[in-house]
Amino acid sequence: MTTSEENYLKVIYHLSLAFPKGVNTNAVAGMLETKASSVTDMMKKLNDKELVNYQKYQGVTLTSKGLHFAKMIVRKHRLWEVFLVDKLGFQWDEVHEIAEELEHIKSETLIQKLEEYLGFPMFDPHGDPIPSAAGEIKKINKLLLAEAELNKDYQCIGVKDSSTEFLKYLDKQKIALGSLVKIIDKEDFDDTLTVEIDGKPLTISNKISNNLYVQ
Amino acid sequence: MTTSEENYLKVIYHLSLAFPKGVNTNAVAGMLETKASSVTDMMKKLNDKELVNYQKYQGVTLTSKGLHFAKMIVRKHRLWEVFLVDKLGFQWDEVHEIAEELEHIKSETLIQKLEEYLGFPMFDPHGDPIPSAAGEIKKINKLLLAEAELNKDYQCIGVKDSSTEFLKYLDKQKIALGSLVKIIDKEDFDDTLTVEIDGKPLTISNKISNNLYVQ
DNA sequence: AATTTAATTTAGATTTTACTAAAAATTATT
DNA sequence: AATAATTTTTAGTAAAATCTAAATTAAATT
Repeated sequence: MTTSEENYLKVIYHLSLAFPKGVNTNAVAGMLETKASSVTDMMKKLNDKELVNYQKYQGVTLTSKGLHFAKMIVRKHRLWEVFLVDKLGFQWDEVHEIAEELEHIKSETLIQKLEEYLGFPMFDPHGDPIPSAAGEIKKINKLLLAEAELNKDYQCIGVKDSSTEFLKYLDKQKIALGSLVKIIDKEDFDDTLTVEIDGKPLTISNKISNNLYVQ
Repeated sequence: MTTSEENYLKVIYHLSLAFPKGVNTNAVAGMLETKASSVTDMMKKLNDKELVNYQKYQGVTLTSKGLHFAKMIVRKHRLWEVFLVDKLGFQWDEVHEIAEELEHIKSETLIQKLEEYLGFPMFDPHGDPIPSAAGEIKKINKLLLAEAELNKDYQCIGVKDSSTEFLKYLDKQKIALGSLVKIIDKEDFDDTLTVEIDGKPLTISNKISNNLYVQ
């Protein structure tokens, strides 16, 4: 399997979570920063390889084979992210691009040994679950801070948006995975929240609360 | 720079050590398991990019720019090999292929942090020197066991042939980097050596003694 | 329901890398 | 030095991935 094919599978996998009935050509093109016509070409190829179900104009879904490969790519990506942060000391906003390359290294043994070396982590530095070698993904109850209740104790467990900008904002506000959060007040007009993060008060916009997962 | 370009530079670098006046098209083709005509094409391209000096029928040498890039690829390859052996527990005969992929990962910062994490190693698991970020390569006095003197104490410091077969032979005979060697006797007819490895007697062929570096 | 708009696909071209087969240049041999 | 053998290059082709522009299909709007 080529790097390009792997990238298509990965993107279809991620989009499938939001659009399980079928992923649009344009959506794939947007994620890969390529053109719709290129996507069509690749869908034919992946269909012939029985990695996706594709019919003209009908969108695309992963076959069970394609789903498994996609999960293995996500698994590799997230394990490498753990390595980069836990072992090499990268910040959580610096690892995505490097992991985009590392995820295409082929050796199975490498990933097994890496996973063991990292102590079989369940989540990556952004709180996303790491698929097992068999493709199992730990499901956890998470909700967006925007949908959490007032005056109840929560813990930050992940981010929805993992852009550098958002992650750096969280760093600045000393919000990390594991931080304790309690909503003190909610402004009805614009959903701005007054929260306590590890005991300290903070005002955060709706855009923030909609990108932070708590439990 | 593409992976293919990097592989050509690396091969030219390695061949240059034996043929400093210019590397043959066929030699490059042999190392890369490609055809001479493909090499010619790439040489034109690398020449245009000022990474090699290439003139028809004249062989090829690296420019200072090309030499630097080549050293950086070798540096990455060898650092990753150290990682695979020291941290992930691979055997020294298992790491070459994986490092062939890892050496093409782009991030400068990654290599800096990896080097630091590994404790700034000077040599890879086969005893080959790791170029510094500036391209400096530690020169050491090494000689082939085949050329060593009788009844003198030496230490294994590297291998010339790092094929799986040879490395597995060394493992079987409990010969590792650091092992102490003394030549007890030399058979004039076929250059077979009787040696002591870490105190234990062993008979080794000329083929072995010509692939083991000592100091 | 017809028409406009948007999404998707097709057709044809481009880039990169590498191939085969033939031609040209170099090196080795008589 | 002429010829043979080898090496290298050229010319033309191929596969993978992408693109542009045009054509087609589907969806949205009047």
